[in-house]
Amino acid sequence: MATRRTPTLEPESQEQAYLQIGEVAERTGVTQRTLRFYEERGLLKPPSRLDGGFRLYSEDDVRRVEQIKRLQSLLGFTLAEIKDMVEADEVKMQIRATYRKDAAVSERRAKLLKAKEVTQGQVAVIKQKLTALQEMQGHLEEKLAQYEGWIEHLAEQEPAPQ
Amino acid sequence: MATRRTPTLEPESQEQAYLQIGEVAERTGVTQRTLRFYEERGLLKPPSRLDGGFRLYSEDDVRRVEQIKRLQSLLGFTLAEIKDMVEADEVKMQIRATYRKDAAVSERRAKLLKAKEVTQGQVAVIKQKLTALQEMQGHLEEKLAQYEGWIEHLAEQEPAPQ
DNA sequence: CTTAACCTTGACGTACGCGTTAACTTACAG
DNA sequence: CTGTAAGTTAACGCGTACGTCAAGGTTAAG
Repeated sequence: MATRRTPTLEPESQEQAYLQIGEVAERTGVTQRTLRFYEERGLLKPPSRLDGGFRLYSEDDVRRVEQIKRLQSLLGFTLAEIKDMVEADEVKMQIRATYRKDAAVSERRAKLLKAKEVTQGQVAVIKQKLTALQEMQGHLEEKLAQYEGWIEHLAEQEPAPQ
Repeated sequence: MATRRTPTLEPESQEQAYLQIGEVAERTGVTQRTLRFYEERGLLKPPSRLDGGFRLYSEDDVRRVEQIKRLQSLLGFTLAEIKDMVEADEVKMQIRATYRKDAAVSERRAKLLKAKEVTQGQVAVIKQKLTALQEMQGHLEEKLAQYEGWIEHLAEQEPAPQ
């Protein structure tokens, strides 16, 4: 028997805990196919590879997958929309990385402004959904109160239903 | 020229303002194909028809279409999920209609309890999405604050960016 | 009765988001 | 070195949510 489940490249010194695609799939609840598909569509950056070609994902990648799932299932965004959002996140990471470097001030400023703009757009979208959801919640809870009233009313009319 | 745009069966006494499919499509922003498709899938009850076979929609139907659109675009529900929700609404309507009738008390009670249950389920789903959205909003606004801080910092460092 | 606008039911096409083989390679325990 | 679990690419398939003709019937105005 040849059981292998340890994440290959298991360093004694904890440089980075790299995960193969199966582990990532298990932890995130998506299939391997989905992970490769997201990579195809540009939602996940091409991960590093083992010499043989096996994909090696970082913890950041895992977090991104979870973020994608949230955006998709909870908020109903399409993969195209999600791609825009994660690309915005990429820009942010780049800004953080190059912030102290010798880039022109105007360039850094422009990037920051763009990141801010993108984020504001995201916030706007979310706020729209929030208000719509709250409105719906209000309506539903009104109805719930009605039902409860009616049920009580029935209970009074006929106290012993069987 | 034969221009027709008035909703056929235009009664002087306002019994009901029935609309043909084109009007409904225009008012709701969905296509006629979509309306027929929703009917196929059970999201819209088969509307009444003109003698020639033309569909005649009520204002209630229009409201339902708008509800469907909200559930779909804002909350990302699938048509199957939406069907469950509108079926729950149907149950509610039926309850209202038969509430004063001579149905057995236990039956009415059961229907009310079911309606309450369904509605509670809907509220639960919405609450989940609400909290997820609020969390995301929090994260994004944190980031926004950071960006703004950085931008200010840049402005101080080099006051005249030209 | 003619005509234009509007409608009807198929039926096929399409974009998205993966699922599912198939055929093959790689990694590691024994 | 070998067997097996895990991974790889390529390609076709499928359900959802409609779009898009096609071919024809209906309505109302002139």
